[in-house]
Formats: sequence, C-alpha cells, structure tokens
Amino acid sequence: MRVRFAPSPTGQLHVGNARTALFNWLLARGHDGTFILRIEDTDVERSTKESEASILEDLRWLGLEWDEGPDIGGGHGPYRQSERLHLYTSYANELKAGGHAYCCFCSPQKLEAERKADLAAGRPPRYHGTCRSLAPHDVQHHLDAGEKPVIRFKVPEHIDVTFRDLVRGDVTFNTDVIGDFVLVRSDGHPAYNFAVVVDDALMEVTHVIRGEDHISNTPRQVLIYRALGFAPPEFAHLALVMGPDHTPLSKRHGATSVSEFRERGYLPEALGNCLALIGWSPRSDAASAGAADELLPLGEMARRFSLEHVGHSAGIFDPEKLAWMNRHYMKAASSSRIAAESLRFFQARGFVRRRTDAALGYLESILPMAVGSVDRIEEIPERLAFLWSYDAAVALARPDVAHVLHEPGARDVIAALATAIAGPLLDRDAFRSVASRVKEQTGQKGKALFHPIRGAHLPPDTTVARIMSAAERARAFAAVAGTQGS
RNA sequence: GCCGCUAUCGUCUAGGGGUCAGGACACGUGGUUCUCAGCCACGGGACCGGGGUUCGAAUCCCCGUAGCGGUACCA
Repeated sequence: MRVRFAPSPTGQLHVGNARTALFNWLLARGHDGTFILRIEDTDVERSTKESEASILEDLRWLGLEWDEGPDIGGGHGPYRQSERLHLYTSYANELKAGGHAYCCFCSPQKLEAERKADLAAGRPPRYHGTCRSLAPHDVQHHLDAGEKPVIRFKVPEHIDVTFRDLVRGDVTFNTDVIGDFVLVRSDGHPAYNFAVVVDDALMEVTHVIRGEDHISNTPRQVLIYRALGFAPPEFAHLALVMGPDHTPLSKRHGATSVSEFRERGYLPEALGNCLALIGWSPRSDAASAGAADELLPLGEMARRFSLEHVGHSAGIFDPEKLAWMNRHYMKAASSSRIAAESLRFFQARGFVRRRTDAALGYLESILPMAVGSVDRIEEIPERLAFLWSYDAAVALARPDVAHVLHEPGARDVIAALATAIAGPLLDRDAFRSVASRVKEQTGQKGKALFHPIRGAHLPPDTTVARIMSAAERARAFAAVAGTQGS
C-alpha cells in the first residue's frame, strides 16, 4: 500500500488538511504501507518556499513522519511538482499523439463569455470545443503567430464514468457535464487534474485519500488514467471539516492552522487525536464504550484505523473537545516537557528571562499548580502570575472573582477571613484551621465557603497562602471585605 | 441553473428491519474541608420531512427539503 498527502504550499497547514494527512498516515502505518509527501506547487503565483517549510514542520510536529518526500527523497522522486515538469510535458505529448488531447487557442475573454452565455441559458457551463478539431496546419498557424496554447483533454462524449469510493461506494458522473478541461496551462505548467494523475501513477500510489472537494474531479482523473493506460488507484473522499455555523472552517472561526494551535499551547497529540475523531470512530462495542476509548495515541489509532469506519458526512470542529483532550494530555505529559513547552510563554510574560536549567527546574516545580486547571500551555503563566506579583486590586477586578463575591454569605466569609488570617505565615494545616474557623463563624460550607476564600486570592491555589506575607494577606482580605461593604 | 456528496442528542459519533437508540465532549444536579479543575454518582437531550416496501422502518427504496462540494489556464 502506498498513500500520499499532497499539499500545495500556498499557506499554513490547515487543520482540515492536517486531518487528511493524518488519515493517510494512519492507513499507511496500520497496513505497513508507505506514506508519501508530495508538494503540489504548480501554481507558481501562490506557492512559496516558506509555506512548504512550515507545512513540513507542522506535519512533523504532529508526528506524521513520511517515508518519501521532498526533503528526504525516495525511489519515486522528485517530490515537488515543479521539479517534474518534464514528465508532464512528455505525457501531454503522448496524450496529444494518441488523440486524447489537443491545443486550444481560445482567449480567456472568449471562454468567459461562453461561460456566461451557458449560465444565462441554463446550460451547464463547459468548454464549447472550439479548438477540438483544429486542423494541424491551423494549429501551426497559431503557433507561428506566437500564440501560447493550453492543452485540453478530449473528454469522451455521453458516457458514464464510475469509480469506486472506499468511503461512499460507487460514484457515477456523466461526461455530458464535463467540458474539455485544461491539462497544461499556457505557461507550460500542468493543471491539477493532470499533474495528480501523472504523479500518483508514477509514484505507484495505491490509495488516494483526500478531501471531498475532489470528488467531482475524480471522473476527469479516471479519464486521464484510462487515456494514459494506467490503472486507477482506489479512491476515498473524506467529508470536510466545518465551523460551528456549518460553513467551511475558516479564520472567522478562530484558529484554523496547525501552527496557530501550536502557538496557543496545544499539544500535538491532543490536536491529532481530536482531528482523527472527526469522521472516524475507533469504537465498535458501544456497550462498553467510555472516554478512554477516544483518548488514543497515534500508534493505537493506526492499529485500529479503517476506512470502513470513516463517516460520510461533514463534521464540525469542536474547540471544547480539543480543550478537554488538551487538558488530558497536559496532565499525562511529564512536567519537564511541559516546563520546556511553557518556557516561551513565561518569557513572553517577562517572568523568565532566558532558558537555563535553573529556570526550567523552577518552572517544573510550580507547574503542578496550574496544569489541570488550564486548557492550554499558554494559559499557565497567567495562572501563576501571582508568584511574580500579587495585587489585591487586580484580584478584585477579575470578573470571575467579582461574581463569586456577590454570592450570598460571601461577604461574611471574607470578613471573618480577614481577621482569622492575621496570624503567622500559613502552611497547609494552618490554612485548614483558618478555613474551619471561618466556617464556624459564618456557618458557610462547601462552595459558599471556599469560593470567596479562593476569590480573594489570586490565583486560586493554597500556595498563595504560603507565599504571601501575613500582612499582605490581611490587607488583601480586608480590602475585599471593605469592597463588599460598599 | 446543472452535476455530485451528505443527513442519529447542542457537538463528535455507535448502531442498523423488532434496541430502554449506546458512548464521548459540553450542559444541569448532588458528593468530595482547599474554590476552579479533577474524580464519583445521577440527570435532561437525537434517528430532517413525506410517501412506499414490510407483520414491523431510525435502519431498505423513492421524492422532497436542507447543508456542503464542483461546475477555473486553484489545488
């Protein structure tokens, strides 16, 4: 089995594409197959080296290593379409010689006019075939005049083209709705449908797993396979990933690229796991299912992955579920790893100046206070900011704290706390006794008791009690109580 | 417009002619003397609509409807 992920380097790796890459990877790894990375950079206008580099980086970050690709080579290279131009030219000539393709000199303006006319008349807009049967000497005439032709594929008329889709079953299109499409652009670069076929055939790709947006391209590609005498691969089209409003996931919905998620402090295993679950379900035994069945490392997913269990309908990306998974994986990760990952965020906050063993060691020691109560690594410094400075006014200004302090009885608790706490520095046990004294005095318990206590602190952790001086605490709590009185 | 794909809780989904339609996230309630988180328990919550086939349809078929995709010298 040979599968490939073929991004075009025109921007950052989108999570939807990352999911496509993931499914390809899972299938290859689960079947002892080969995962190929191919760069589709035939759109010279939009392709950039920077995009290519960032896509490779993001794939590696996700743990989706490839066996053949532009940076590591392989037996079927080169792996950038821009380096395979001679191949497309050669096969285009073969197609022309075989009567499957022809030169077209129609101007973009003429084509656009035809399109509009078709639409206005309620016909499917398609190429009218003006140059389809141009005599050789006419072609030569245009060429001599310096015109740059495109090469079009001669689509057989009135036939059904059926291909098997491993996710959806047989899909049929009639060629009546397919006009003679462009194989090679006037600048000599191959168009997508042509390049994929040549590459997939030459790279001996056995399973083409890609987004559903390619489903209607597939009959064109099948036609090219046939004309070239190649056996088409198996196809599998994945339903797209949408935003909460059921429109394609885009910037409007927040983060959409893998690098954005990385920058925001998500762990790769969380993103990968979450993406895999959109459209794929590892479970088969519903009765014994539980959360643990969804929390799977890449290897385990690969072992269980199967296209038969891939859904047919579009899925909505759920940030809440990602957050849940990220919390899970942050807790599962070693504190040294989280320390290393969080360092840059502490640096951004100005809490840590440079990366030293001592700094890392310190972070590691304080991390447990935050991990488990934040969704993302990026939020950790915020959570631990009190270690660098404590300001009662700031604490009181927090919306969540203000809310807590308006709960019934909160004021009494704070007032009691302000007096009860004015003792020596608290340790865990001392804090406990203070808490129970306040409890007795106010008659509050549970949330009603601890919410205000925690609210008065910033951030919510007992460690504050050890770090703040008694004077600071008394002042802070008195300030809180005073606020309540006003 | 035309062609194609799709349709189970708010979301991701399991299932698939006879089930109490299962799970996860989120949500609600209670428990947990350090809130939040976590953990535990409990709870509310779904088969797009209409026909047909059948003893029986959420499941099969058809038609609608809706969403998405395509209809490029973008991929």
